[in-house]
Amino acid sequence: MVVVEAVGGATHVNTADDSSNNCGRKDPQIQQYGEVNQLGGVFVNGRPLPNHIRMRIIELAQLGIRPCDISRQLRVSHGCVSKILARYNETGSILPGAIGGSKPRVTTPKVVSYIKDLKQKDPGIFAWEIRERLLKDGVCDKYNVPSVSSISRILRNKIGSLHHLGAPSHYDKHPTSLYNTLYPAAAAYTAAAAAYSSMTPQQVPQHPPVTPQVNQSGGLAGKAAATPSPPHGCRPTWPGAQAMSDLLGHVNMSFPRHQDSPHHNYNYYNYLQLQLPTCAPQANTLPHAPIPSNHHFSSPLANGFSSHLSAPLQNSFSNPLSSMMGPPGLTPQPASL
DNA sequence: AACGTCACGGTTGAG
DNA sequence: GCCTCAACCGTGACG
Repeated sequence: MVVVEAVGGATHVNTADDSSNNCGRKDPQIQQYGEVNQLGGVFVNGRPLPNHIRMRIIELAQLGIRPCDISRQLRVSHGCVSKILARYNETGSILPGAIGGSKPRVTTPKVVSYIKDLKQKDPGIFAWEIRERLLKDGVCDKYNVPSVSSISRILRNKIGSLHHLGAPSHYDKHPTSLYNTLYPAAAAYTAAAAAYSSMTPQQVPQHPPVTPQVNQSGGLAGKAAATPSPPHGCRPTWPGAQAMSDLLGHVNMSFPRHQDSPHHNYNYYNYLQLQLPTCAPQANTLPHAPIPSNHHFSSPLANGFSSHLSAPLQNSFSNPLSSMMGPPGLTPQPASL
C-alpha cells in the first residue's frame, strides 16, 4: 500500500509493507518513501525513474556493461533497463514520456471552419475529399489532418443541417468504418499529428519519424504504443527545469552504497528527497556537464548493444542540450518524480 | 543466464 | 473542485 501525499511542494510516498523486503535493515527514512524492488532498489510505483539513473543506465551500456549487470548494479528491474535502452536506442532520448493529459485536438476551430466552408461550397463533397483538400490547401499536414471518420463526425454533428439540403451523406457511399478498417494508420498519424501541430520548425524533433505500428484495432501497437517518444507518439516531452538541473549535474552521478544499508541505493533515495517536485523554474541556471569532460567513452560495445548508441550519447555529453534530451525549445514540463 | 515482452497496479493531467 | 479517461510509469513473471 502506497500513500502519496503532498507536503510543502514535495511528494512523499509512504509505504505500509516495506519491511518485508529488506532483511530488516532498511533505513527509517527509506521505509517512509517509495517501495523496494526485488533487487533492493527503491522505486515509486507509477513514476519514472529519476533522470540521473536513466542517464546512468545509458552510460553503463555505453561502457559495454551488459543490461543484466546494469540492472543488478543500479537495482533497477531488467525490464526497465531493457525499456530505457530500447527507447534510447530508438529515439536518442533518455527521458520518460509525457504522463497524463489528453491528446491535442486536431479538429481545431480553424479546421472545422474550413471543412464547413468546403461543405457549403460543394455539398456533395466526400469526407475523404475534404481530407485531401485539407492537406492540399495546407490547412493541415499529414501529421495533424483529421481522419475521414473525424471529418464525417464533424459533417454529421456540426454541419448536419447541410444534409437536409440534399447533399449525399458520406455514409451513403463510403462507410467510414470500412475506411478505418482499411486504413488504420490514418488514425495513428492523426494521433501523432498533434505533436507537430504546435511546433515551430526549430522544435521539430531531430530524430527521423518512424511510421507508427498499428494494431488491428487501429491503435498504436508494440513499441510504438508502449514507448511513444517524439515524434513517434502524440505528446513529446522534454525536460523541465528541474529535470534539466538533474540531468546536468545537480545530482551526484555516482552510486556509492551506504555501508550501513547495502540494500539501498542512497543516491536514488537522495533523489527522492531532492527531486521531488520543486517545480520552481530554474531556467536561468547554467547547465553543468553531467559527465567529466575527460570521461572516456571507449569504443565498440562489448555486448553488441547497438553501435548507434554511441553517437548520440557522446553528442549528448558534448552538448548536454542536444539529442539525448530531445530537441530544445519545447515548452518544458515541470519535472516530476 | 540473459533478455524481450506484457499484465498489472499505480500516477498524472487535459478536458 | 471533482471526475473521467487515456496516456505514462517500473515491477515482476513468463517464455
